Amino acid sequence: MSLLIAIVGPTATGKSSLALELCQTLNGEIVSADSRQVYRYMDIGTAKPTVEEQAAVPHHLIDVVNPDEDFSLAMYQSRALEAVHGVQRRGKTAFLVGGSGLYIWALLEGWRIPPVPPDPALRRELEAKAQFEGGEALYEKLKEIDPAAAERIGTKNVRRVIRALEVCQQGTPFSELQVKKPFVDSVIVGLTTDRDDLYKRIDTRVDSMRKKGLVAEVESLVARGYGLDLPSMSGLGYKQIGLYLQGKTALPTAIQQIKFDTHSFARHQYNWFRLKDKRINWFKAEEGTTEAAHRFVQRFVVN
RNA sequence: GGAGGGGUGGGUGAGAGGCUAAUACCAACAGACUGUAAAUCUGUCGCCUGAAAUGGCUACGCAGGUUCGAAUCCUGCCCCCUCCA
Repeated sequence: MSLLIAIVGPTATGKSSLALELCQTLNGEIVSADSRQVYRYMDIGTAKPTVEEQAAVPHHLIDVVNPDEDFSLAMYQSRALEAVHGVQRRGKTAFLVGGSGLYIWALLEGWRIPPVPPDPALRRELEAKAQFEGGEALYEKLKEIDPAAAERIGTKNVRRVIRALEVCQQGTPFSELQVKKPFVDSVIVGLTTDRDDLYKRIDTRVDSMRKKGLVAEVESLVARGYGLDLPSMSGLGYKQIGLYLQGKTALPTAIQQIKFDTHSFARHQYNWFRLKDKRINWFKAEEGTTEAAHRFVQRFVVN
């Protein structure tokens, strides 16, 4: 059986198109690792593969929930794992492709996510507490029951303090539940490019999203009743265009903001995918990369 | 030609004699991350040295001056903007 082939790296380096070509020649299917392409109707802003591309090669973990539904790392992990196993059972090669570092590593490293589902009532209560008494109040509470977790999270990160408290409520400290044990063997390919080039690629892509109708896409989401306060609408592009539609910014400002925020996102992605990480086999995103990557990947594929 | 306003670190823009290598925001750079993750949070950000504390150097258009001390006050020059002719 073929190894799971992961294709990672920052946005706009051509992961999807590389994956598409490799799948066609190596009899593969794509399991997306993109925290935004899971939402239906969010196509342009998430640079989702087109219907033609999805018809050419089977894609999984795309369009799995509506924009007003909850989605989470745990949901991603179990569904993606299921998809990978499904592809392999069919005797094909699974390609895990995407830029969401958390999702990628949770799958590749086999994180055993604490089986404590979100408790909305508790979260609301703690959020209110943080609002009135300040984040420190929650932090102190966490420090008492799980000092190790508190130490790592810090006073200010209310969202993560709340999740830690939520997990601790079940009895075992959060910090003791963070176990890694791989589910599948894998090979990781990374696509990278120079900072300047990366920013240029991003800017070009954002401009093309605008031309393809990003504004209309956000308008139609709002018209369907998906409010701008939904987590799904906090993604790059949607958030800024949302502000424009509310009259809070001009369109050119919003577009520029998307570019800047996407630069920042790409930088953030390098925190998950480090150039010095020995597990990742890096390729420069440029002419001829597909051939080189193909030659590399082929060794791990059994047909 | 006349009258006003203004030139501050990569950008916007505060500061109106010492507390200022200079608020804030943006950009940029680095980092954390186990059920919201394209989220949330942290650090750096004039130059040299250093792990850091420190130390040294150069800085608020340019050139002088006043002062123990100037981005801040004075003089001259250059440039920009607005209004009047």
